Amino acid sequence: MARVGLTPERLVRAGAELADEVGFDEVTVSALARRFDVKVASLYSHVRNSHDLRTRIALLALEELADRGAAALAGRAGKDALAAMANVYRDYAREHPGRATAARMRLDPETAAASAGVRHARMTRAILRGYDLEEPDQTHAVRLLGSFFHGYVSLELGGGFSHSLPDSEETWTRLLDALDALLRNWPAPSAP
Amino acid sequence: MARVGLTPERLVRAGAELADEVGFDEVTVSALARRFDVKVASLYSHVRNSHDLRTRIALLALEELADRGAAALAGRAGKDALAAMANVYRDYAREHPGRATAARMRLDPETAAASAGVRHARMTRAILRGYDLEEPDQTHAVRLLGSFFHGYVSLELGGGFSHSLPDSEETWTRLLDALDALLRNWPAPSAP
DNA sequence: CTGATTGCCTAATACCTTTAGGAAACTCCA
DNA sequence: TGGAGTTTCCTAAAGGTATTAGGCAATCAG
Repeated sequence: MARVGLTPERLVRAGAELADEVGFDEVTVSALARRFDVKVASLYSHVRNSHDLRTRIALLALEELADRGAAALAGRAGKDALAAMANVYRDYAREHPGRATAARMRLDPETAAASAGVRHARMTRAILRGYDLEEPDQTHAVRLLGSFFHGYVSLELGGGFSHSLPDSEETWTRLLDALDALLRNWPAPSAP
Repeated sequence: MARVGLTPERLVRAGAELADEVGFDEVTVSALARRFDVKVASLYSHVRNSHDLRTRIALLALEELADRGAAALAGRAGKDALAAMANVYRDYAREHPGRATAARMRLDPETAAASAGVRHARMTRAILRGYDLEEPDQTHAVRLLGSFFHGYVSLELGGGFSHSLPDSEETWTRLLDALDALLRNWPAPSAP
């Protein structure tokens, strides 16, 4: 009955790797147990249940993403910062598709509030300091960027842009140009 | 052994309703069988398997969405058309959250090519005729709008905007203003 | 009315999830 | 160093979902 040395951390890390290999949807307690060559029930001492496992993988991904974002943002401002952050999201999704999917998992409000998601929001606001936006426009812009990054990465990962021209690379740089331009020339509300 | 009158269409329609009630992830062959008060195996004459069922629900949602879009776009142009289409997506997601999630399901390329997804792309291009965009910028813009709608609806449905001010309604109208302004003043590529 | 077809059923297999309780492997202190 | 206590992993078991094979009854065509 040799002990393998399971810990929640090791399980979550292995679960994240599994997600990148076979897709987040295929991450299952059973598959994880197989990976450690251990019986399924053994995992339940370290992880509450399947949902808990998946949530923890999501939290890990959000942390990693926030760390990369913080590093990328250091010393940058304006469009430089915008592009750096955007590329962090996109590159992470390409390197770690399973984790990236996990990061988009819906979290219940308390979990979300305690997650690295709040760092993400802070970083986005930091980027927007390079543009001239008062509240509530700054919040609108945060939501715009969040929606766009989320959506673009989802669609690209799902293959939405892969079988048509121009290639996704070009669209990406041009859309960052466009968002930068929009943030610099944020429009006043239209007449109601 | 009374016959219930199952057909693929009825199953898919009931599956869509089930998705709206309990979430697309909870749509399962078993749950659907329960809903018809029929044994699980009976569904397999009408639907290939679970994945097939879910795919068909996604296709139904894409159709419905395209129909609504076509109706909303009739007789509109420019920002009017943009806002109409955008609201179709958002309203549909609020009325039919399960279907809307289904519509964002990843489809394999052949299925996607045969789906109403192509109508969506055509409609988006039709909207962009109200703006002055040449290729490849038009394609970039299609992808921008697709990403934004997809992302915003996901985040809003996931409760991302619900516990903070300003409320999502205001952000939505302001972001449509912003996208309209961006499309009218599409920037030239930045210096490489 | 009868023969063919179709529709739903029983039965069986194979996963995955989760809980309860047991035994071996560590830990740590006397 | 030698237990006592805790921790870690295991066996066992129950319940849910997915899927296939094969059967009988309801329906339909002629």
